[in-house]
Amino acid sequence: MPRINALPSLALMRSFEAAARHESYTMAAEELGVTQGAVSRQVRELEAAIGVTLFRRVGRAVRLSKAGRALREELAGDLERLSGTINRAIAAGDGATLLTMAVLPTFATRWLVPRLADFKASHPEIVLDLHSYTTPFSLEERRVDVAIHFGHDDWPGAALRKLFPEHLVVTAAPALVGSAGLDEKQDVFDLPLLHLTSRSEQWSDYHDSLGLGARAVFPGMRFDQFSMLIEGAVAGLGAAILPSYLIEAELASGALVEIGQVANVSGSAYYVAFPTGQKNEAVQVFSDWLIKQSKHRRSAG
Amino acid sequence: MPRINALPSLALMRSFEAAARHESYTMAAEELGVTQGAVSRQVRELEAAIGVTLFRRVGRAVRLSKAGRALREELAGDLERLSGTINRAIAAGDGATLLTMAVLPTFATRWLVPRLADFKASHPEIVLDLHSYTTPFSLEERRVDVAIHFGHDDWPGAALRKLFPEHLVVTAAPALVGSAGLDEKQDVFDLPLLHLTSRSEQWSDYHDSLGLGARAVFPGMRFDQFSMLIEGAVAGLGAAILPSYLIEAELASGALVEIGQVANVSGSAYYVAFPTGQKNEAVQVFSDWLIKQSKHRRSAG
DNA sequence: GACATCCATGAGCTTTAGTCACAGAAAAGA
DNA sequence: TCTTTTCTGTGACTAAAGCTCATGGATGTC
Repeated sequence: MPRINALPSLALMRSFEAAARHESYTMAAEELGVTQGAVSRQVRELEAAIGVTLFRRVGRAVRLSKAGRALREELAGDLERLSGTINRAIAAGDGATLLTMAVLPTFATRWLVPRLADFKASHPEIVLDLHSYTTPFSLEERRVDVAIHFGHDDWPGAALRKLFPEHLVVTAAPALVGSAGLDEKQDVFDLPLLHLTSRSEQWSDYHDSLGLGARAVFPGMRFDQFSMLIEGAVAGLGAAILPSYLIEAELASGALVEIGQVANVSGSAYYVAFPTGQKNEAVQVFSDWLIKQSKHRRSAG
Repeated sequence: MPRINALPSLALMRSFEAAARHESYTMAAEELGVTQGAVSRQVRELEAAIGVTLFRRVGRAVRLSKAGRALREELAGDLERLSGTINRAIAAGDGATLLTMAVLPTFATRWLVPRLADFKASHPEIVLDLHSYTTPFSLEERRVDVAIHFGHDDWPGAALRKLFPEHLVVTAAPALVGSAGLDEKQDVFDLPLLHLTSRSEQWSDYHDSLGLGARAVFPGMRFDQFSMLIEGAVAGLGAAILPSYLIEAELASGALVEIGQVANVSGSAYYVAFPTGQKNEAVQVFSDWLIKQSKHRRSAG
């Protein structure tokens, strides 16, 4: 029986949060679309309500007090969470089930999203809410029903179902290597190399796999998403190691040329992950569908 | 830049949450201290705001719709979280630093709280916010700065500092065993045995340690807090295995008699735990103090 | 020293949140 | 079957909250 009594109104909290973020009532007012006076009042009212000085008035400016800073840090997260809850309810609408998922951005744009029409057709009652992520996170912390995971079967607190392994190819634009490719595979190391932030040892591993020994570091541009890496490679910025399933179209059209292959020695693969003890049955439905999709090839798209 | 626009007002969400919990506007109104009509309006307004039917009106009653149930589950947590944030800000007040900690209830009442006067005297600027827990949890999920952990150095995502190991003794009220104790240690197994929910194998381990072989199960009352177990043992409900530091007073007064000892073979101990990457400096101050306290004995209290 | 910029605040307006009183519908009980 | 009770829904109205506007005061800036 959670007694939620006497919470200050949302308007007060929103005003404070914005004011704290900008350390300026005027800018907060602008962001919120109200007058500066309104923000000034709201903040004072909140201070009165909780009996804490949130801002120090120094000169003509306002500065967050220590207590104010502590409150803002928590409050910002809480409000965002609340806002997410409401927005998800709106998105799900009547009768529908909402499935919130965390996805790897390029996996989503190039593989998942093109297939979603099929999912929607067979399960119109499930509304998806996709969030991309580039760094690891915990499933409970973010409120996510399902996540796409790349790596190994080692996510604490999560149940994993394997989708498919990854087949990596070394590629470059024909402008860099000619449409026939390189004479010798190792010549790629004379080209500029493009890197994915989260997989920094990839070139080093490839170097090693060609019997050239392991070299610790390779310079070159870094991108945190495959989509950028792909566009970079197509634009002739350098050679890139890319999963073949992401560049079917580019290989078919000749925008990229394959100049080597990388053996999947690590056994890394794509997985569907969901919190153990998940009760949302849409999770089951969706992950079944995903696995079915992963089994049959699809005309490049 | 989290745009939190057009959130329905807190009053709407509170009304909905209460109405959903009771599945009755009348009772919700009573809880919130407003009229039934107000709740009816608020819920309708929320439904209009998010475009979702939250209640089905069946007969003279209201029932949560599927969407309503989903929303309530999330919303209840969000509101509680928000309420916690505000209440902590109020508790901390001006200038003070708040330290939220999760404690084992009996550890807190018998060991920690009696020593807190000392902490408060030396660090008046740190306000403590204690929450007891009896089941494992993740530090980030609940927003806790510090936790007292019993067991091993194995809490994922947490940094641990050891406080002290636990010394377990087998005890019973003198009414059960006489003030001189038992003739033979194993005679304790003829007495009713009291259990701590979270340590179900304790009697079995003790049985084994006396060279009597491991027996899988022992019947007997179960309690989820040591404090209950202690009172149960004092009241003569049965024999109990208890940490000596919790029952110094009872042993001294003769309310409990020691009838055996348990070797700490598992190496379990008490730890201070805090999220890795913790920046709140009060955490450091508090855990230093805790460790200092754990080193010097204290007159039984 | 004049100016611009920002926060504070009194007066007044608008919207929101709630009360009151009663209507309508459906269970419960006689 | 016919009350009676117990819900929710709603029109009319009131109180309060939330804002705006206009202006004053303080403090940097050029």
